[in-house]
Amino acid sequence: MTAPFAQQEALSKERLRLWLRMLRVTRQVEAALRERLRVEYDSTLPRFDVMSALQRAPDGLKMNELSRSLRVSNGNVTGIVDRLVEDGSVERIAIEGDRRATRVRLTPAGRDAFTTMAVAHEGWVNALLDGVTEEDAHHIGELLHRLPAETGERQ
Amino acid sequence: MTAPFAQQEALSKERLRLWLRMLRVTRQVEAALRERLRVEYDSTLPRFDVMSALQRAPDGLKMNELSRSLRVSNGNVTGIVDRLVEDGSVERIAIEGDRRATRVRLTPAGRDAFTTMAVAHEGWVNALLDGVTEEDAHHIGELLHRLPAETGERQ
DNA sequence: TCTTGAAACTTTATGCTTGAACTAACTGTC
DNA sequence: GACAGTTAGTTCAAGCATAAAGTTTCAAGA
Repeated sequence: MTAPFAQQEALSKERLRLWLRMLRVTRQVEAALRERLRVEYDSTLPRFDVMSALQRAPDGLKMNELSRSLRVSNGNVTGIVDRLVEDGSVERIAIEGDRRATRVRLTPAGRDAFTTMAVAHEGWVNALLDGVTEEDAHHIGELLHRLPAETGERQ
Repeated sequence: MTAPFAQQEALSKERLRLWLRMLRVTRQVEAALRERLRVEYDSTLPRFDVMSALQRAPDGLKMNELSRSLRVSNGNVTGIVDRLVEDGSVERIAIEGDRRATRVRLTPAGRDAFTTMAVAHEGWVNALLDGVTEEDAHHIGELLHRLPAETGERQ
């Protein structure tokens, strides 16, 4: 038995409101983080994300794996990695047996830089989410975990 | 009395986890919405946002007000409005008494287009947030409302 | 071996986004 | 009226993001 129309309407509106609010908050937090990364480490969120993914893979990742794990397009990762290579945080390593692919790995300098940034990053997030208790975090985390619906590819 | 160190550490990690999850979900939902707008209406999320803001202001908004209400940079709005003007959804109107400023307003065509898209948009969000009950929405909405901390400029 | 198709990347065109520099116009105050 | 400072907007350079097209390499079957 489905809910009455009026009730579905109300739920739909409520979800829209929630979505807009989520969007506002994430954008605000993202903006704050981006600003800090820029000012304090002359870096960016996408660079940070790439380095973060690489840090968890001591042997590096293929471009492929990188873009899939970050859920961004292939071409996008090419550019970000280019810039990371340029400033020495990351290196491209040939894969023997497959000349199409390359492995991307943090350099020691890149690893150091990331470690520093990661500590700061956690502190910023912790401060920005000041109003969130451990219970809140758990509860919302649970809900978010099963969202969004129907997009498949849950990870 | 402050909480013990270990407990604060745990809370910090939990908040970081929550943030990463929020980021993942919003990006996923955003990507889905962007894709739909592109395929079905040959439009984009930023254009939609601008039109949405304008729709609530029958007399239009100054570029200034627009960028403040969307929380994006001035220069950014210039470009988006340029493109909206190009395809006839929006018009720039001189303000008498101040030749620096212009008022931006939806054209009738733009208003129609937006109405159509807005209905579809609500439907998409409703479907994407399928797992969210009205209580969930309320609860999370409440929490999000007081986030993020310390950034001032609440809305 | 040849060739067909897939896979791994890069390139390109377009658009969004920011911060910073710039132009033009307005608002005092002397 | 001149001018200093502010306000409104645009322009610019750089980077991020996507989709689509292109290149090189690999794998497998005829």
